Amino acid sequence: MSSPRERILEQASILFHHQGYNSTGINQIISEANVAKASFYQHFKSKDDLCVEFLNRRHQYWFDALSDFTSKTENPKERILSAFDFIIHMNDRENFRGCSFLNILSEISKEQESILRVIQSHKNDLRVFFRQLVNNELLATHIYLLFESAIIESQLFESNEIVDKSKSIVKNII
Amino acid sequence: MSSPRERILEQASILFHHQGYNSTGINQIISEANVAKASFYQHFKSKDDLCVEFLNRRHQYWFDALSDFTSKTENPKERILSAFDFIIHMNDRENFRGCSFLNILSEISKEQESILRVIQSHKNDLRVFFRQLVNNELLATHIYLLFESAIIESQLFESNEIVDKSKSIVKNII
DNA sequence: AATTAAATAGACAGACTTGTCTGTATTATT
DNA sequence: AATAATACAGACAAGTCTGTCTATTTAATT
Repeated sequence: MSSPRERILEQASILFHHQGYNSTGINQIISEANVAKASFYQHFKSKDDLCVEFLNRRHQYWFDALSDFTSKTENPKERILSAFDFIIHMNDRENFRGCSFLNILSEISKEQESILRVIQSHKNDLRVFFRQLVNNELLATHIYLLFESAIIESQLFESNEIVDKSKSIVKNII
Repeated sequence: MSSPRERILEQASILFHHQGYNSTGINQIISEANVAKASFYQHFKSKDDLCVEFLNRRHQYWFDALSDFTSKTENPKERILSAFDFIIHMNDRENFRGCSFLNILSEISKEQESILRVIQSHKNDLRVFFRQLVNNELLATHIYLLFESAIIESQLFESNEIVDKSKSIVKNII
């Protein structure tokens, strides 16, 4: 069995992503991770601290998965379009739970700056991802915005229909 | 002074919008609305029930404000562009708190269906709003998606820069 | 084998949550 | 003026929350 710290992060990933941040308590996390509470506070100084760590991990995991998924083709335009297939892929895997970063954004207050910064930097990286594929500032932003709303709208309506629509819109503008 | 029910809804609007749904308790609402707890439960059978009522009100308020704001011009294309100015207007008024509907979407679970339905129907209406202005299904969706992400990204970065960018993107596609 | 480090269980504090309840006071209607 | 409806204050239940603490056990290192 993996280390307590690892088990905490694993369970937090599952629970934060499926139930939301505020609706998931430390007690549930440690109980399902089979870790004592004192051990939890040995590794994380607060719940917000765990949240930051979770988001950092999620960032790594998500970008690795995106890179993997989109690098099946060499053509930059094909890669952009496959990024939208990646949304569908993730929706299937995660039951339309949307973007962890945007979900948590809606839950935090202005005081939780350290969490906000991780979210901002994640989205910045996503924007850079598209910019590297189109080499045109405004077009990259355009695609980025459509990508973002494709995630959210598919979460809202629990359907990939809008992702396909976004994809064909993008096909027309690149 | 207005009725207890009215005062509850007023305070709930302010608090849900500024602190989020899960972070706002019944006790705070009734305390700031100067209403007894028994009175609260005479008008609303649960917190979720209040949430539905709040969203219905917000829907009305928000659409009235949008209609008002965009109807200063007759030209449909001008109206679409002014809808993006409306985002800036609301961001200024509400300190980049984003969309109440999408914020609450991130906070609820799959069980809270009545809340989800109100959110879905609000967004459907927004889509119809654009479709009435462009009379082209795919283009309307395109604008709708850019509008949605303009709200979210300006919330995330607490800046209207991305709204202006969205606006110029829309200018080029209509 | 002895020492140090890490993990355990779980009690506890203090504050919060939603929702129910009792009893009283105010207001509106007949 | 008497009745009925509404609102009031606030205790209470039963649970949640984060975070601290003690005391014990397991594991790793010297």
